[in-house]
Amino acid sequence: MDDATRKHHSAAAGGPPETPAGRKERELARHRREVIAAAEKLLSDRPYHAISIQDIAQAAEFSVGYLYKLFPSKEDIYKAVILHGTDSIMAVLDETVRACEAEHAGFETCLTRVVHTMLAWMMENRAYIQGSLRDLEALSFSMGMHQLARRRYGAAFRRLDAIFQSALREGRIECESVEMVGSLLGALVWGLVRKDVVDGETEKDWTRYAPMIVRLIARGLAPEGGTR
Amino acid sequence: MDDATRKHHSAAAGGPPETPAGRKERELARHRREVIAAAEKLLSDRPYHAISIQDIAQAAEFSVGYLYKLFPSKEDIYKAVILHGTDSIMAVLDETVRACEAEHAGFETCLTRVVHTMLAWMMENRAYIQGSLRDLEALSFSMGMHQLARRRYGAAFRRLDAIFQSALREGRIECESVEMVGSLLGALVWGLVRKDVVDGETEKDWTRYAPMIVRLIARGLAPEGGTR
Amino acid sequence: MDDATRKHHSAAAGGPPETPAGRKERELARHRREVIAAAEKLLSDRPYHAISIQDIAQAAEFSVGYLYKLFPSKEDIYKAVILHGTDSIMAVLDETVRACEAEHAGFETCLTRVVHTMLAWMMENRAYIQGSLRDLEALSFSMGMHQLARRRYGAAFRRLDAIFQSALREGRIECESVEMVGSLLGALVWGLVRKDVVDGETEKDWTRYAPMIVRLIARGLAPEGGTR
Amino acid sequence: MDDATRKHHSAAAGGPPETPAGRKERELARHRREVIAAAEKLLSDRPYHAISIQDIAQAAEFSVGYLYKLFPSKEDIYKAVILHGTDSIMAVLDETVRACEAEHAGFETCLTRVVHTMLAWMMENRAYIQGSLRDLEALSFSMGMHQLARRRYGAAFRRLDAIFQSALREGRIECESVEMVGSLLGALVWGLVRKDVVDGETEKDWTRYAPMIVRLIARGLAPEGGTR
DNA sequence: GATGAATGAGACTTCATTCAT
DNA sequence: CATGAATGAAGTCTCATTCAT
Repeated sequence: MDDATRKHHSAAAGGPPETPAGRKERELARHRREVIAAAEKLLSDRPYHAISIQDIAQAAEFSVGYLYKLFPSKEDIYKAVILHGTDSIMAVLDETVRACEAEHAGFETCLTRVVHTMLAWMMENRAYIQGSLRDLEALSFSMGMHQLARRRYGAAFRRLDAIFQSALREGRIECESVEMVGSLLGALVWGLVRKDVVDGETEKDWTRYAPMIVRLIARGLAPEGGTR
Repeated sequence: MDDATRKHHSAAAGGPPETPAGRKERELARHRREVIAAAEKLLSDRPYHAISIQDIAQAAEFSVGYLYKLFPSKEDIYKAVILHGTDSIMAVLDETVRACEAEHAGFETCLTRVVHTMLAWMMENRAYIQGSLRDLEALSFSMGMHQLARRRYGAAFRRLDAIFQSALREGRIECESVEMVGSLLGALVWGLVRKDVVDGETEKDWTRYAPMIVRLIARGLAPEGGTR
Repeated sequence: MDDATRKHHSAAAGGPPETPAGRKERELARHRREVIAAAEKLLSDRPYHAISIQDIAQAAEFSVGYLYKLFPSKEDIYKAVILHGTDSIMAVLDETVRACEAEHAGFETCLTRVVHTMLAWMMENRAYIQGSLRDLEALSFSMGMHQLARRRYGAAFRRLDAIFQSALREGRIECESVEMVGSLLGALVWGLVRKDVVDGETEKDWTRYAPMIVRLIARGLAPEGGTR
Repeated sequence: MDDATRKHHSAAAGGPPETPAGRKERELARHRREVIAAAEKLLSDRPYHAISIQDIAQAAEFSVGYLYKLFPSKEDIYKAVILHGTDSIMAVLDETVRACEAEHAGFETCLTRVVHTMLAWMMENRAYIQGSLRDLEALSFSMGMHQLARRRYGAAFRRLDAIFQSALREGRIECESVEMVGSLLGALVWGLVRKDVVDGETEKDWTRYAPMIVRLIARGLAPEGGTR
């Protein structure tokens, strides 16, 4: 297990509260994580349908049969890959938001830190991002995971929205809805990263996009008469 | 084989859309369009790999064998779906840009019209957009169509960039590169539409997003001290 | 038996070649010959199952539909190819045998001329021979054409056997049966040619094998104490 | 893929037959042999292209999928059938030749034993012979197996040729080349058997042909003035 | 008459899944 | 507990054959 993967894992540990009780359960959970890591890695090389259960088994160094003890189906393995990824990013995002809240940081500071956190996570998880562009997004859609995500990360999203809400209340920005601010943020972050991946620019430092994104949101949504 | 390949070429991987001369060729082209329409429609219902050639044949009301006279492979059918979509949006987009050029319209006017055109096209092609979200994007990636797109629409993109270029020169906006302006525009348009599709909001009037997108670009990229 | 079948019958499975009466019939017969020639040629390049009706149609410069007016099926085309080949060799063979008979030529002379005739024909019909090695033999077997051949060429074979018969009667050779002499002859001719084709030696002068073949038969079958 | 290819290699296109070490490997090898036997049997009933993978699977009492674990393709199954047959006959032939060498047997004795061995093997492998006549020969040709055969059995052929060579040196026979003696032998053996199979005479004792074949070679190639 | 667009049965092959060991 | 041999449904693609023009 390489460095990046381990980081990835520790990040995911802060997700939804599943603390496996027994020894067996812990073992199973560890094996599941290994399978997920292998499956994710394979996905950055070739599309979902070119990856067979046999491939995943081989990459994870388990037998095919055991994979079916760990997951009910191939689809579920990739559901788990997706959840692993989204859990991970939501965890770091939520951590950042909580820190901002605790420090009573100003709107632009919060925004900057949030955007920076997202971009940094994406850089550390290029395999996931690449796979995401290739397939995970579509799979996510097919598997109805967006609904699941809303339930699963509702609290985190609400905390993020609270930041936007107070910026709206303070008249720093104006926008038809809080959700829209989040959407714009997501659109910009994902859109810029997406372009680089599509262009094969895999070495760029995506965090450099943070100031521009913040500027677009902060000044683009600033009320007509200026912030002052 | 050579012959077959040549025939397919124009439809599947071809250059700018040609107007076929002969009667036969026109029939063939019409049938290809029918298949493309059927395939696109199916894709808004279920993912690429859940759609079989039989399904497409049935939907298009042709036999399986004939589909293979129209297209060399299943992959090529979806390549054609993608090209049909991108050709279509690029055509209307280019038309808008040319009109703006001809009228020497100002930067914000251009921007507004461009964004509006894109959103309007997306509304009129919801099936395509839905399929795109589901799979076309990933397919596009897998099939290496982004490179093709750059060649195919290079001229149109350059014309669009020229608008941003002159805005940069006039000091109305500042940005590290012209391409970045285009990327931001694309990210915002696509990101907002994407959210609605994911949320199942298929009835919304997406053109209502135009002013906000324009504002984000125009004011978000406006030079520090204002335009004056 | 419907009309179409009757028409085909004479060409595909028929008895001795008839001289078609009407203009139409003559035209059809000519077209059939053209198709046969094209099909035979294709067979020297690739195996039967890699040759499609479309290929034959293109090579013969007819439409697919018309091929089905000339022959009831693909199989029948190749039946006709086989019969064309066997008719041709049997014709020259029979001519040689008749000439020998007429001239009251001696056994070895007859043998030499017969063997020479066969080898010469094979050289002139290398495409057929190559196709034969590749597929025609197997097709012939599958289509039960050996029985047909026996009926079709019975008379010619009997004339050839008469030569061997008289050699047996004269005590020049001894053999359990006349047919065996023919079989040995066929085995040697076909076996030597076959080896060269398999070895890719397509330029050799096969008629050079004639003396050796004759010697094997004449001396190999000569009675123990010599002919005297 | 690499792994699968390697596994298949030994069975389908491999060098001299190996004795697999592990239990698994032995099982696999046994299953391959069963498939080969089933495929060979089917081929004596109907031609190659009328035999589907499903048919072979059913006859061998395996699933279709498992056949593809045993062999990479249908073609490879029949390559294996051919190699199985040729390996088998070459093995008994080589054994006979070695015995003759060891005993310093005379030319005619050697010849007789070699011919007898070939004919006896053919009687014991009628299904193979029938299939061979029907298709294997043509397949062999299409698959370029004659080249392979030359490499694979080169040593055995050289040992056989050595017998002919010494007969030539001793002046017992004269012939333009050693290979030609082998070709004549092959032509006679194969030609006579072929005739019986074509005629449907499947019950005949082919070994009865041995003396005649030997006589044709020995006396037909004997030098002009006699051996003394 | 002659064409070739259109058909659809069937071939080969893959791979998610199961279950005896 | 863990394995991987074995399964067979389903996918893509081909091509002999037909029939409206």
